[in-house]
Amino acid sequence: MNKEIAIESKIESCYECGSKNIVKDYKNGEYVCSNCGLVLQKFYDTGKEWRSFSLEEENEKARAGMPLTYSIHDKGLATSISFFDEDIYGKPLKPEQKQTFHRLRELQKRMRVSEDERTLISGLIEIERMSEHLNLPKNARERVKESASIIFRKAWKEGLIRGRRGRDIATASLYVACKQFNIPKTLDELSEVSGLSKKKIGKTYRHILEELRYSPLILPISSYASKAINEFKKYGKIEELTYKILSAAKEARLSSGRDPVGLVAASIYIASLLTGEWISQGELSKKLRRTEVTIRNRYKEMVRELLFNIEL
DNA sequence: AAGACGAAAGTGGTTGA
DNA sequence: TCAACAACTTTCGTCTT
Repeated sequence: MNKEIAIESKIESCYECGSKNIVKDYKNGEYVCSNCGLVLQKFYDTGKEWRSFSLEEENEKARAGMPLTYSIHDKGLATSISFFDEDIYGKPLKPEQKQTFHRLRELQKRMRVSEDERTLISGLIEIERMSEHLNLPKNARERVKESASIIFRKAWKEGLIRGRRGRDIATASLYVACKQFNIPKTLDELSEVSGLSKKKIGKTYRHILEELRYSPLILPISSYASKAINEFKKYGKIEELTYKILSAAKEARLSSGRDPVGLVAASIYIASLLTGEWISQGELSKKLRRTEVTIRNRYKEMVRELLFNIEL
């Protein structure tokens, strides 16, 4: 599975800016300049299964020394002054705070940093802020953040931000990064931490995928399932059954084109009926943010098509 | 009263002429 | 660019426990 190999040759410094800080971006199989974000070389082909790396594998690689410096734009010189009038929770600042921040920002502007670089800096700061409030699993948070930062740098490098707000790109970068690590964050959740509409994030996300030539990022349905099961804190038999039902549904081709969360909700519902640890449609609907109607539709399909194939 | 059911109308995204 | 379409949502009346 580890396709890192062969074509590697030594790259001493970035062709563009001369920086010697060349790092491996494992998610995309590229050597990237950590200073300017230029992609220098691929080290394995990006086709097919690269996305299916498990979290465990990622852990292995991380321990092998993935640098943790992407999110700092320039050796820690960046001040943490957001370019938006908000506090770390994305709430608007009070007027007097606004003034203070305005003064600080003026100071920051006077440092010899180009307009372009400021966009980069504020984007990275935004990513930092948002990742802290996204409730990412502890063991993956840093790496998601790094990954998002890399994506943002690339987008910045390729001029994707022109004509767009930096924050749109920053948020979408985070979204991509979550998917790369198989962490099923919804547009709703991204919307909450960024204050942007789901529509905007989704659009920018698609734009990034296209422009940066990422393969479509489809998470395994089990990621959604484990997230949902955690919400209900129901483990053991019901959990096991849920997975069985889901894989049977997939087998029976009941899942294509369907919202994965709806499928998961229906599976949990059936599992809850079968195990006696009953969960109501209403509760599922509320916690998983799908309507009861959708849950019912999925559940009826499943009962009709495949329930009898599931061993209990 | 709470949960489940399903019809009907509405929404936002995709596809294909 | 527009119409048809699939998936999903909202709303609401009805039935069951």
